[in-house]
Amino acid sequence: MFDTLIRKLSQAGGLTEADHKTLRQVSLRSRQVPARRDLTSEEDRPENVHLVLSGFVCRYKILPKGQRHITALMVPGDFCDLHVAILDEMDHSIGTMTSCTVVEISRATIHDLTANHPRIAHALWWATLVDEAVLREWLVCLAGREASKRMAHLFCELLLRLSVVGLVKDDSYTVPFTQIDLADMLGLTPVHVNRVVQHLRSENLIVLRRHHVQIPDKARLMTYCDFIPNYLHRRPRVK
Amino acid sequence: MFDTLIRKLSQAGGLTEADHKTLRQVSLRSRQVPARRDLTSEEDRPENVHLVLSGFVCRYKILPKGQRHITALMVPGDFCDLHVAILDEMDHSIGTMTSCTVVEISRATIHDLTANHPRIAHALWWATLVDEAVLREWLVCLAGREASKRMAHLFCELLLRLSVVGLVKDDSYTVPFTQIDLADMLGLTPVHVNRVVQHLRSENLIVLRRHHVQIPDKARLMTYCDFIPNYLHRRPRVK
DNA sequence: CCGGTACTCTATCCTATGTTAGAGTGATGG
DNA sequence: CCATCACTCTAACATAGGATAGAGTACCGG
Repeated sequence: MFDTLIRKLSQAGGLTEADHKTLRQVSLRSRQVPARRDLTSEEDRPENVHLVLSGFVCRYKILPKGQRHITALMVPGDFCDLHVAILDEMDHSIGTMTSCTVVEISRATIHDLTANHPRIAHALWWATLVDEAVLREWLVCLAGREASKRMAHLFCELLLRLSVVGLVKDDSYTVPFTQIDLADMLGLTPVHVNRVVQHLRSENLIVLRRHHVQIPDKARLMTYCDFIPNYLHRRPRVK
Repeated sequence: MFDTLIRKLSQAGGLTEADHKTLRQVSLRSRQVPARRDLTSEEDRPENVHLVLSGFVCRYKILPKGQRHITALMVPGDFCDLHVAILDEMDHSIGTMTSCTVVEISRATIHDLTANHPRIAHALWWATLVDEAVLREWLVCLAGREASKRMAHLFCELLLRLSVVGLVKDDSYTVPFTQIDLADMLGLTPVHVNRVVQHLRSENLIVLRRHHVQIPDKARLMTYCDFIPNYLHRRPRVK
């Protein structure tokens, strides 16, 4: 499944066969990382960029009071920290949520890719911008939607993002989150997350049990939370 | 003051004299835009990227219920929408808050810059990543801080960002926001924004009157809202 | 100088979400 | 098989912030 990366970057359009080869080259050396471990932490100056091949990774910040906030989720095919190649210092940490397979790519390699492979450079650029678009949507969600729609929105987003990499079957998929993780993503307390989960269950909008998400009626769920997928910038399948 | 751009991009490090020349070339044709006008709107496929030379611009989304949320603020020296050069479709709008001077740069020019001027490409890359870092901080703020700290944090951020482009004098600066704008940025109601403004005033943390912000004690304000400026990725002045 | 418009401010009441605390439940390892 | 641990769920109470509605104030154009 090393082609996860290629499948993803192809969405940016216009990669050649040669580019594919280069990317395969780059993602040869993968490595297993256990769950709940930091890949890089704040104020590090790490030397490698990470790419997720399997598992879930999150980007988070710890506030002074010790409160953790998760600002992004990385699923297979996503880069964790392209920043590292450009900015000097991390302003947040990145940790695995599950046991993961990741590829480590050195800054040097990224610089080489961007300097000598214009199509790949473009695709990487594209990937960052999509990440930013997602971040923006999360911001809007937090600012303007009530808790239960926020959660519904998150599960809609994951449905689409995971299906791109083949991790959705029959509108259901597996996530590693505890309710505490959800709280840290949605800016809620665990207690309230629980209330919301109950509520969505009772409305039969989402069935969440033991790390497994089942969506009985996709369309209804999307309507419920005004989910508009344009921000994910998915491309039409073919092409 | 066309050098605003150069001053800003220089922070990414390593621009040569030739790069400066190229940038000056690019930002020659500027244009005046009145206040409260969209530069690009959602679902457009605009042909130009905008760079702010003077004035305030914001990036915003309108939720289905008509509620506006501002996800970013662009001040002189900032790009509004580098996305446009890469992504196909806007997922949000960009509008002026004041009358502004902007430079329009075509997609083609951006592509040329990134293909043929590696240091500039790097600097543009850098600028986007800083924007993303700011967005992330806004997210954390919304999720984890109470209203008054959120507002304090915003004014701390502006203090630093505006001082980079020489718009701060004696810890005070001018912003064009109404309390309604603030509400749209902070995810609050205008009524509550007013309460918070009163409160910060009464604590002598921020004096906000008629679009003018005065910060009596910078250090105290930063402590108050746990402001940690690392996310702005400012570089040491010289170099 | 007047009227309109847009913004600020106040007051009252209401609700979503936070807080604390503790009781269920299910997996895991020795 | 038991003890432990981590997670889920409940309940009672507290509060930050929302909603509505209207009065005060400043600015702007004619």
